[in-house]
Amino acid sequence: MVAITLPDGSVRNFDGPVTGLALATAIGPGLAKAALAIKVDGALKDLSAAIERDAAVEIVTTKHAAALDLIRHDCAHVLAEAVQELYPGTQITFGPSTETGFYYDFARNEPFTPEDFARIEARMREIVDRNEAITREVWPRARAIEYFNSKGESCKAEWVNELPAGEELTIYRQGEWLDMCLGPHLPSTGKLPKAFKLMKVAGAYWRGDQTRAQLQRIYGTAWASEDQLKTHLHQLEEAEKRDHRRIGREMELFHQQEEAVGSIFWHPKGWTLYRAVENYMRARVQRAGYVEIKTPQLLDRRFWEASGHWDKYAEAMFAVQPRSESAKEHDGERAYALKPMNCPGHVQVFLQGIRSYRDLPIRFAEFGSCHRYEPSGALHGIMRVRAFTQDDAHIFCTENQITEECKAFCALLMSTYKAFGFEDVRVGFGDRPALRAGSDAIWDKAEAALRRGAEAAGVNYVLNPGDGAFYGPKLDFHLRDAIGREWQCGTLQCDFVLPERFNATYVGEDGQKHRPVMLHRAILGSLERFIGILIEQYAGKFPLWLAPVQCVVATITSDGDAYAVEVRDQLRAAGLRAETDLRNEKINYKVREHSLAKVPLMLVVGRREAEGRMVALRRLGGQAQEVLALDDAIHRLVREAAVPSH
RNA sequence: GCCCCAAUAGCUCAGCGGUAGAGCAACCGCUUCGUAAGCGGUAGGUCGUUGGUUCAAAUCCGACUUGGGGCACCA
Repeated sequence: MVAITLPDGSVRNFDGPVTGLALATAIGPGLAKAALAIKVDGALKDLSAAIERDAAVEIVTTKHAAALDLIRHDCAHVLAEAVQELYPGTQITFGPSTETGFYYDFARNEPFTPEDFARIEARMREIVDRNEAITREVWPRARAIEYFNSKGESCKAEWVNELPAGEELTIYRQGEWLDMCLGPHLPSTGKLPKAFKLMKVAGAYWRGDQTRAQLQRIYGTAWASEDQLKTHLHQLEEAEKRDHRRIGREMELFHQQEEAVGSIFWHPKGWTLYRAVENYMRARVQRAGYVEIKTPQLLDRRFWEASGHWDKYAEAMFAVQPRSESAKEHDGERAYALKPMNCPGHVQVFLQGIRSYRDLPIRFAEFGSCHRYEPSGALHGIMRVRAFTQDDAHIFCTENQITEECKAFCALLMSTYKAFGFEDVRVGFGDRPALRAGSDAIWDKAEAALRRGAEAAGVNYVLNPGDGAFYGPKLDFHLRDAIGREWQCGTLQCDFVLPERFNATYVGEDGQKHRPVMLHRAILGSLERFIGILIEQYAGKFPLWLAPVQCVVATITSDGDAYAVEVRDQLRAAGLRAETDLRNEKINYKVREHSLAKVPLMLVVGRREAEGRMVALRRLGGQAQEVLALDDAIHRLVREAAVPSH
């Protein structure tokens, strides 16, 4: 007897093992037709899988949460079958589902181009129409290797060879075609909704390893229905509209050009935004007991040799030499490097004079401008650049102070993110990696202290085993933005290697020299990148305190010019960023233009307002206008534009 | 760095072997107008750079540069 509990709580009894399909058929023919797979005690299985014991079973249809993943994985297989039919000699390798679709990596000498997509998609639809049965087989390893080798599928054969011994090797066959795969899959290709679309082709390394062959990856998106597909494509268009590069240009925030690859030309409005962010961080950090410093941009190469960066990050460092002949005579072959990070500089400041335990913790903050030669393929708008500024700080403290410092930092970070409109923060805890510096005793202490700090600050984290830096454990902070994307920004790292390397010490209560611990921490990460994230988060519609132009005073006719200028000047005197629009244009035109420019507030002044010393206030995105006295308006706007108080 | 794609007016794009085009923006007039585009006119380009093919190249081919999408990288 096998008793099967269905999601509604009802129980069905069978005389012996029963397949998913038989179960669905027993419940109803409609369900049997719609069934794609089953979930047995939470584990997804083929519809043909036999349920041998009492279990809780769900029938997965396109409505089920697990359906999309199945559909996408099947889509990858159908893509691979179509490609191998159309392009003989192409090797299959690996093709999983992704968050919005699937991809499949192929090995083939000739490139695939987007022009091939229509042809491949058409063949995929044909395969769906063929309604090929998808069946699962268990093969002995030798047979699989022989089979794949005979087909010229060397990647697959290599993979089979490396499967852990004892692991079952399953083959999924659909029609003439087959692939080694863990499954599960739909019962036949005909069950696959035709709501898929090939999106792009890209290079990808075999096994994700740069030193191995480069494969061609074809990406697609797949959904349970045409409507869902359409919605997804629409969302992609919407995401494109908030692209920081596009908004940066439209709002005249910044530009980039060929002669300064990886750097940013900040325009007046963009720099206003930048300073609003920087000044906010400056105030927060000051209030949290940090002292701000500034360390050199250019340091002797020997300094970086001593710190270990010269060797470890050789490819990523900019080396600089003076051009003048006399300098060469004087300095010889002396070379300098632009700093790629701030920590070694901060240690130098710590090293000046004798530090007492009474001085600790010392918190050095710096808006540190760093240069790194990022690989060309990594550059991306202002998100990934070669010249950037970190909201960096290093806390020198005793081991006993780690917990308290971690706690204070986490609290500072969380409240800062909140001020910028990010409520959803994911935290990762990276503990000791296999290759590491420092004794196990110190790691025990550092990990425990960091954990206690995070917990005391009320931070929930997921453990990423072995993900810590070689010099200490770390916390990573990921923000989720308005359209659900994640950005890693903040970090907190415990370091007991650098103080050692630079021989940093403090005098303890006992009169002896002790080694301080160094906490590396950043909240925004890179200012440039964070501003890019802010632009995309708000789609350019910044909260008032960040908006580059907060208000525009617009006239109805030129009679209002003098009053408009006065209003603007009063707004400015009250600390608001205000402009006038006195152009000979209709108010409709002005409203439209400043709305598109995402100015949060418009103060319209006509004859009536001028006479009564009033303004008509209109908010971005709103229809209503509010007419109020100028003084009242200024008071209110000043209050609204205040930077977040914590 | 690697693979694919792209580069035409300030922006968005058309033109795809035979004399460089549109809309918006800009500039100049007219219009003084009450909450998302008034009207008319003018100007604007070494078609990313550089080689080649051709009687003829924005258009076809190669190289380079930059950008985009991925992969790899991200102290």
